[in-house]
Amino acid sequence: MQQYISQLNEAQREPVLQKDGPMIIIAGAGSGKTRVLTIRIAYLMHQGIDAFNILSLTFTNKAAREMKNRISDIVGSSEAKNLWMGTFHSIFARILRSEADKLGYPSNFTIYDSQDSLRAISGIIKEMQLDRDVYKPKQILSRISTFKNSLITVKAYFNDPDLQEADAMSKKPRMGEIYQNYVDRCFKSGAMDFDDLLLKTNELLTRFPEVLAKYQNRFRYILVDEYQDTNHSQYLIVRALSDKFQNICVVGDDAQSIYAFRGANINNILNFQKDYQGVKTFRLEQNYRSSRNIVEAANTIIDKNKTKLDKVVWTANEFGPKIKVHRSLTDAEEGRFVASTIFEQKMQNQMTNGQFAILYRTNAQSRAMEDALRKRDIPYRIYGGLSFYQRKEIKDVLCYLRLVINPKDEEALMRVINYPARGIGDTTVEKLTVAANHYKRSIFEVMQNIDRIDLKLNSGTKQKLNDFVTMIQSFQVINENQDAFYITDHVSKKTGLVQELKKDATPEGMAKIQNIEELLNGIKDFTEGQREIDGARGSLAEFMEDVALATDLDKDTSDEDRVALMTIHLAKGLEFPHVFVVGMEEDLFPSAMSMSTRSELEEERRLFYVALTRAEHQAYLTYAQSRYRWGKLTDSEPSRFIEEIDGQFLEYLTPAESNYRFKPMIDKDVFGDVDKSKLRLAKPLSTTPPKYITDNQPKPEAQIRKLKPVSANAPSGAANLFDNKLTAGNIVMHERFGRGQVINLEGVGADKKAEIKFEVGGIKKLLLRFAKLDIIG
DNA sequence: AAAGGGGGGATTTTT
DNA sequence: TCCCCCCTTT
Repeated sequence: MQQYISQLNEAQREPVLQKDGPMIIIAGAGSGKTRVLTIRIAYLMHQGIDAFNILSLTFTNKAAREMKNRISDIVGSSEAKNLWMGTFHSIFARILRSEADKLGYPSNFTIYDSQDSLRAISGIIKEMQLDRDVYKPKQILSRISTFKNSLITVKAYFNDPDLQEADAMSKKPRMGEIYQNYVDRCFKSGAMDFDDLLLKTNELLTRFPEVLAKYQNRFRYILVDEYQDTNHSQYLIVRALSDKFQNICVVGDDAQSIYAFRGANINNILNFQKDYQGVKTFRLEQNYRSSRNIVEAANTIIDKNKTKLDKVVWTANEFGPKIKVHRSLTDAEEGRFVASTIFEQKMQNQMTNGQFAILYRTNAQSRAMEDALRKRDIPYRIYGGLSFYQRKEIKDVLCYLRLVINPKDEEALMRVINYPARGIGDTTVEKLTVAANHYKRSIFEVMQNIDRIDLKLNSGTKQKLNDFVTMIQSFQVINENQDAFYITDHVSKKTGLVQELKKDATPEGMAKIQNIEELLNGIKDFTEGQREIDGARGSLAEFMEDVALATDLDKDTSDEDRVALMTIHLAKGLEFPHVFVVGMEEDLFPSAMSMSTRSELEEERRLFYVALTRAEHQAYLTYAQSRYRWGKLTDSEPSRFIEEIDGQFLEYLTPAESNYRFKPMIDKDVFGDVDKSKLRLAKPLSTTPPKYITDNQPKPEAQIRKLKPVSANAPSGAANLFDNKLTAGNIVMHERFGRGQVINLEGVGADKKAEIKFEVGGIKKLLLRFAKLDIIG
């Protein structure tokens, strides 16, 4: 143990040795906070604290797992496995399962992910016959989420005239009813959404003092990582649990608080000293991760924020290269810059793919990057976005499994009751829903009793309903004795899901089947892993317990060498030698939706701080002057954040903007999705396309479009000569597409196009001014 | 009841 | 550009 402690610097050692009482560690980026937390926990155990008495809350499951592994290395795995370590959501889901009966929930309650919640809300709005344009499901859901995270129950809502008035003012007078219906519907389904996991924990601890006492006594030492991103609900749980022993250690960095949009309250960390008596404060300010240039540049950014704790991050590392700033004309070109830079760096400095990360503000930006990387044959992995477990085909399987565990789960039932199609249509489902509401039973219960209630269903439909019930029940029987892998494999076959997918022979369809195979492999791993755990048998219930809480970050098992692509939010806590922060543009980063208030802008700035401090050695900031946004080419200005960095830390790779300012030469409404970078550089009628285009080998179609005219009276070349000669029926030869026959001609003058059916590659429309065609017959 | 086509909306971030 | 929902047709 001593050797681990002696490896720490002074500032790190102090909080490790501070055993009791409330304490806060303000940890700058890259200051070794995970290390401090790990060693602190190990040291607590070394001093005789039972692992059962330590609760450690992290921000992601992955962080928990990694920390647990590191602790195992120090104290041995048999000791470490008893630690309570995980996210708020997963830890309290576990506690709620064992205490569920007190709240009237089954212990096998379902956890609704945001998709489920949204569908439930949409359904309610439809049932209430409200206007979906006024009551936008997404908005409603996020409002309900805000309520729950602030512990505003339905009852509290109706006791608060201000809230009701606010909703009435925004033309949503029935907000409260929707909230009520949503809560009822979840309860009836035996389901909790993400926010419920925290809200119900609070309810449990408040309403049942003996339960509170039990967990207070159990968790004598509590550690909370990323405390700056806790919300009010989480804050109250921590307060309640730590109240008796006051051995609470929170770790965080106010400069890295980036989740206010989902209710995180930065004041939790700013005010921690006031919440407990005799708080000891520790600061970790030495950065071990990044070069001096990056650390100091990041400091100049965060200095712009007013709301912050007193802290100066510094480093003893070497200066390193300056931050490189690159401007490009389009998002596609930005992608090419990133890809070719990675390519060159790998060549020149023997770097691996895994040493690069591409970070962006929005998931939609990944596409341009993916395209560019693919063309360079650089392997990559995208994190986040639509997670694996939310893909349609996976979700379908999971919903059948959810029904096996909890047949009251209405969202699951609605999703699969007629998929694959089995003749149970909207009308029937409608009748079932009405009956369920009438009898105050779940839809599944109504279906079980379908022969005893008169719903004016014809016998064929009744038979289909009975078949469905029988099928689910047969799964339940099998589930009693078999493990999660067996039942999942069985379900995916017996429900016809796999056969359904096999009908689709497209690459997308094949990918779906592969995804299901991947799911099965994952479950196989899980069941085998569970066998090693005491008392677990790898059952479906064990697997389903927290799939809703699993993210892609958690199933990152492959150790393949790939470039990482992810949002900045997802990158928090990670580090890479080379980091590209792309899309450094106004309205994108900072986001157009986060510039109305100072605090929103400050959060964006913290987000930028997080992005930059992920880099160990080299950071790149790139921006494009125009990019595709919702399908349209839009112009953009460089992000203010670039200017906010002291110029001494930057190296501009592209000439100053004023010399190069691109003036659109064409009306983009007329030419649609014209790629400006090509327009500027393309010599319209050169015999070969510009070199970089051939390098990248775009699809033929794409190239045609990219070579559209610079102006309506562009110089004409050989192709132009065909204007009048070419007629439908001609056999022509094209440089790239080969032999084909003209089917049709349309347009006049410069816009004249020929529709040509090529022997290879099908029918294409070519602008005659550009198409290099030889008439051969 | 099923399937396919048309129209409208979306993009800020996630446990 | 893509995805989802609704409406139409069969």
